[in-house]
Amino acid sequence: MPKLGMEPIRRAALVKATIHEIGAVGNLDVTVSKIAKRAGMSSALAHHYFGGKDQILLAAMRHTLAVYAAEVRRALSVTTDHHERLEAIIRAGFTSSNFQPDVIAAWLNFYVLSQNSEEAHRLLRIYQRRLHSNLLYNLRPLIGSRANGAALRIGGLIDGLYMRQGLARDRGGSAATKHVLALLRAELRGGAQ
Amino acid sequence: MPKLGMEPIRRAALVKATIHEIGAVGNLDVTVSKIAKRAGMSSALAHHYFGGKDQILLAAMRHTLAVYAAEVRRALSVTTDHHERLEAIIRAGFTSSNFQPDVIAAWLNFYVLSQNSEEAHRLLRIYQRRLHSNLLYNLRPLIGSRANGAALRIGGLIDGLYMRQGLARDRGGSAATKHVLALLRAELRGGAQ
DNA sequence: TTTTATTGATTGACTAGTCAATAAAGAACG
DNA sequence: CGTTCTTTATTGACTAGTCAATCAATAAAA
Repeated sequence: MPKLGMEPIRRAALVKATIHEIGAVGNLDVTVSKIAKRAGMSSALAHHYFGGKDQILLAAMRHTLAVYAAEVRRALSVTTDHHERLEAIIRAGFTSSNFQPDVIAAWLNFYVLSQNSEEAHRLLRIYQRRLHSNLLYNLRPLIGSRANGAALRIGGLIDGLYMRQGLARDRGGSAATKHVLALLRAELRGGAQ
Repeated sequence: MPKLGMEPIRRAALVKATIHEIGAVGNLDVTVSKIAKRAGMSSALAHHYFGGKDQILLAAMRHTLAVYAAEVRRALSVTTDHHERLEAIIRAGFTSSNFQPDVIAAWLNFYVLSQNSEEAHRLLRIYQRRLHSNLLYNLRPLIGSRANGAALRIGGLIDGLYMRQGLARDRGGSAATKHVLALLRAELRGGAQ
């Protein structure tokens, strides 16, 4: 009973199921069949809409990045000065939508995927560049020429603590935010050089 | 023509080949056959010595961690005070033996493996705990109660920058050391509260 | 003759991707 | 309005390929 206009619904369901499946399995050896079953359809339909497994994974990655980007925009929208903006950027990475075990596991696996897939590599670079330039833009007025190094360190610490959270199976989370904010304070005080 | 005492030689060759193969393939979907071929033997022999693919991967992981641990020990052995020790620990992670593309790719994949394998998880925790306690032990005399947070941030930044290097395909490397040392300076100056 | 080293061949399981077939929703048409 | 045609949705069954693991067989050392 073909209800028309199913494509966007199916695609969204598959993307969501993919992230859950990666979280459940722990790596990218997820099967199209399992993803499709989790999304309530046959594997043939998944192939029909996405063409292949690679494209399903990339769609899941794009979605994850988009969720993160939206979170950052939302956090930035209520800020008024550079300092607030910096805190908002830092906090955005550790919100509940980005900090669930499934999502963290997916991120980690996207890093691995980027070693094989040119497109995944490109997407990850976009994320990193955007994070860097967001930080840089708001640090520059505060600490001038030291901004670039500071942005690199803050971005690196965000990634590092985020990844560590993927390893730690416990639920307790937001200590990470605290530590990146502490680094921000140190940088603003003239930490490096 | 069975020359006796081949076991340790074969095992070492397989471990080395595994790391190269992970670097070449980019993920843990390396096949036992390919690893064995790279190490100059049949896949049956690899199974004979290791029992299964999982154990080959774990052996490669143990080896990678052991190389890192040895590097740290070596660097620490020529230090005289806490500050030198801290610098040595930071530098050890970014030496050439740890900073080759194959090895970085392997580390990244071991993080993923640790989501499936209890043993991989255990090994990674040992690495992190040792890094943390090494840093903590040498920070405490210098900054007292702030040492724990500082150690977490420095460790997190090491991991973050190391992982980022896995993504960046260019060869240029040791900027990472510089940035972690800059964070160390900031922490010693009283960066975080 | 027992132990160690070694491999070619095979098995058994799994999986990405294809395809033909089914069915309903709308469009075109007289 | 009813009929035919096209498009969209959907799946079970199948293909072709891969790979981990096993095993029986070979051979040299002890």
